Amino acid sequence: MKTISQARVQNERRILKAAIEEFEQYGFSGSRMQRIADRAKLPKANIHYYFKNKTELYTAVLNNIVSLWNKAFDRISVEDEPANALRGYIHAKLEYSQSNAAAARVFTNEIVSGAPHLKKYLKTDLRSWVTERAGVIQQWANLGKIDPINPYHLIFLIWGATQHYADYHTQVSAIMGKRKLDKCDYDEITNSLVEIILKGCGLKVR
Amino acid sequence: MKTISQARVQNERRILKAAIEEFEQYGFSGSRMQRIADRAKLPKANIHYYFKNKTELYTAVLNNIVSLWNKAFDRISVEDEPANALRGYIHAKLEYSQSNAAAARVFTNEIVSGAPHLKKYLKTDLRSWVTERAGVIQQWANLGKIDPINPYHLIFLIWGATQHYADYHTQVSAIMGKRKLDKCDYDEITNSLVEIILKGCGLKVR
DNA sequence: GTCTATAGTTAGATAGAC
DNA sequence: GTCTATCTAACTATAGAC
Repeated sequence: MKTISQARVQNERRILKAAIEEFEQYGFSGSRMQRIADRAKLPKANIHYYFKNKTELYTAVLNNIVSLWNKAFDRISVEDEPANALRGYIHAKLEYSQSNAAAARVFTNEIVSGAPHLKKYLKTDLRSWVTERAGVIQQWANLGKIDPINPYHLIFLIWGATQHYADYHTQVSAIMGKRKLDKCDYDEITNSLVEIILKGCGLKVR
Repeated sequence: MKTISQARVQNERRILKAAIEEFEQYGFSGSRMQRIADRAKLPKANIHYYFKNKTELYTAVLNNIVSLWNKAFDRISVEDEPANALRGYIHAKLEYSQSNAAAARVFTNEIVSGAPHLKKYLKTDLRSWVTERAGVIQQWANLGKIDPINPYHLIFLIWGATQHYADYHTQVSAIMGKRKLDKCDYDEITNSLVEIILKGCGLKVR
């Protein structure tokens, strides 16, 4: 027998999952509450029962994505050797792009649209996060452990390169002549990116 | 005195410019013909006079972007030295991301949404283009002119890294603490990317 | 908590005067 | 080629029975 709050948690989760798919495909303004309801196999009125309106549902989805992202990357250690740290980070980012591709695309959609719902997060939490990591890379450079590159653009390079496989998955698959990329492809991608980026920073690849 | 066809050309151009801004911000389904009309400072009915419906207008915008892209990158020479060719390509791509940022974001929006209007282009024209370039990079590797990296993922790395500055402009600016990136920033970005990627392929940076 | 019915609004598109 | 008025369809959101 299900308690009421179990039903609530379960339904909210189902709605969020359906909403991610809808927002991924159509963006915020293009998404339809009716289609979200259909995807979640619930009457439209129930969506409004759990989430007051479209904006609140979208905000919940974004918060979900951001907290997922934080959980995945806040543990990146700053005391590691540069080569290990960067290799681990590229690996984790690609893993994330693969297993959370839909969420990653919702995030991109929001940023491409000018980040109307995330401006504050970008300017506060995310900015501190990057500034901190950039400081560590700068210290590595000062100690001669890595070539003197601009730490911010190294981070953006890793983000751009890894996020590309989530955002541009359709294009990448079309070019590679596959329906979708498999485990094997992602291993090849990881190796390629790790090799070029580490070597590009003056680090030994292995 | 304006001839009829001058008015036609001029209005079509104004509508396309307005449409790019609208599609950039809201995606296809989220865009509103009324807002496009407002941006172009024309009555909504006129938009429908020049473009039969929303889909036709969107398709015109995408064709515009694709032909712009082809014009900018089809001249990339295959006989160049690897270092010169890659440097030139990274440079051109970043230049494009900077001066055609809105168009680049419309394209990304379309791909992120699953490329419903561009699947055919991706599987035919773009695929051939990439296959051809990948072949050249492979030949470079066979001749020992460049380290043996996967040519496809090198191309995707360059695309991802350069496109990031158009698509994620809002996020990059927020992190850098600026309202927008200037000429100086783009020079720094070009240098950073060229250095890491060339070195990463075993090439001399200069 | 669930769901049907519907209110209220706004969208894409067009008819027809100028 | 321009523009007002308007049609039909689709949307968000809610009221109220169960």
